[in-house]
Amino acid sequence: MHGEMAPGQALTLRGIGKEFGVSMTPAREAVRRLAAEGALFLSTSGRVSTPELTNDRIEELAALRALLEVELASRALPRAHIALIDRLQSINMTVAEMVTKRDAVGYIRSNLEFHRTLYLRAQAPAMLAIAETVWLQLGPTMRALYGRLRRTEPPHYHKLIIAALKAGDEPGLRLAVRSDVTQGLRLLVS
Amino acid sequence: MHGEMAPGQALTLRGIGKEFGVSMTPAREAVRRLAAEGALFLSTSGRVSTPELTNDRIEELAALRALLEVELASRALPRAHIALIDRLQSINMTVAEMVTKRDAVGYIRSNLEFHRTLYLRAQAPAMLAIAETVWLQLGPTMRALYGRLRRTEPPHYHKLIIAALKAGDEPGLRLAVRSDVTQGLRLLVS
DNA sequence: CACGCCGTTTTGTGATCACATAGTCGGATG
DNA sequence: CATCCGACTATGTGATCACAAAACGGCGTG
Repeated sequence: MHGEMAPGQALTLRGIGKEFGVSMTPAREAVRRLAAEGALFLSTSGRVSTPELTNDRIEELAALRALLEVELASRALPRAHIALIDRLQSINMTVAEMVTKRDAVGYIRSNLEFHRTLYLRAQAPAMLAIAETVWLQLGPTMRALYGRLRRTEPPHYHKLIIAALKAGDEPGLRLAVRSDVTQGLRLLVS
Repeated sequence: MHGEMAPGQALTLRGIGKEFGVSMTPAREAVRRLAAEGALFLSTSGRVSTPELTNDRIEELAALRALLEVELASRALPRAHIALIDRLQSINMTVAEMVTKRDAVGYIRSNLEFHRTLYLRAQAPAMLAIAETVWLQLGPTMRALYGRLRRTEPPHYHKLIIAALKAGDEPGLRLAVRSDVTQGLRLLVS
């Protein structure tokens, strides 16, 4: 999810088991679960690797993010009090820090934490879970993107999101979230 | 997915294995995968059962269905030619037949086939996959609903969907799909 | 030098087992 | 008669193993 693995990276059950000090059995279960969520790709012969997404798939996942996260943000809006907004601003500082440090994994992690913190207020666990599986699918690919980007701007749309939350501006919030989610992934389609 | 199992029905790995003539290992993998998709519930002690959904969860899943399926239908619309519409009408006759036969499982199965046939045209596999995991989560609960219903009406909204497809009427299609998806599940919230 | 073939190694699959724990049923006690 | 306790059973977990198939590498051949 955080882009620690490159797209197409191969994994073996024995390797995973050794890495975490367990046998093949728990490694297999974890792999199957992640594959069920689309986070890992299982070849026809059972080989495991992170997925290499096509442009079509990336666009589709971006559309899904927009669809789900706009709804989540909208549901969170009436419950977003000042303590939450403060917390979002604090996380946003970490995001900006990661950008200046050119830390791709740290950037993705803190960026997703920003979104998750907001969406948790939506009281919609099933929806949030699905959004997270989408993040999971995009993880390796997002890393490949942000690693390529030379020029990295501070999280502009995050500020718009916070402003819309403060103002209780639902249309503005929806637009800001959609833009934030779509922006980065638009660059990804090469 | 088709409501063949009641909500809260318990399962055992050994029982599943025996039922399908395999050992515990493949049964475990299947269960873990379905649990990852939300189709099965794993208690803290690892016990397996179908989920018993709360009203809040049902409402959330209904909202998800509306969100996803409206989008899928909308994407399918420009590609919906006459052959597809014919096929939908044919499936719809099966749906009506199941209604008159009071066959809950057959109704759910053919109803979902109607939706899936339409959404396949959307060329959005990730979105369709997510919609299907939502169906999976609702399966046992839907059965409980349709089993309770005495008065069963023919699929009114399906006809609206077909009419909107024929007319190329996107707003009408979106409304019809949303209504169709929401209608049944509204009754479910007791 | 490139291509293909064959033997070796790696890897996933499914079965089985020992173990710990949770669930269950029965009996004893108040 | 209800409740609680204890033994027994059922169940999931993780490890290990044998096997088959796929991937890999080196060798020989054209």
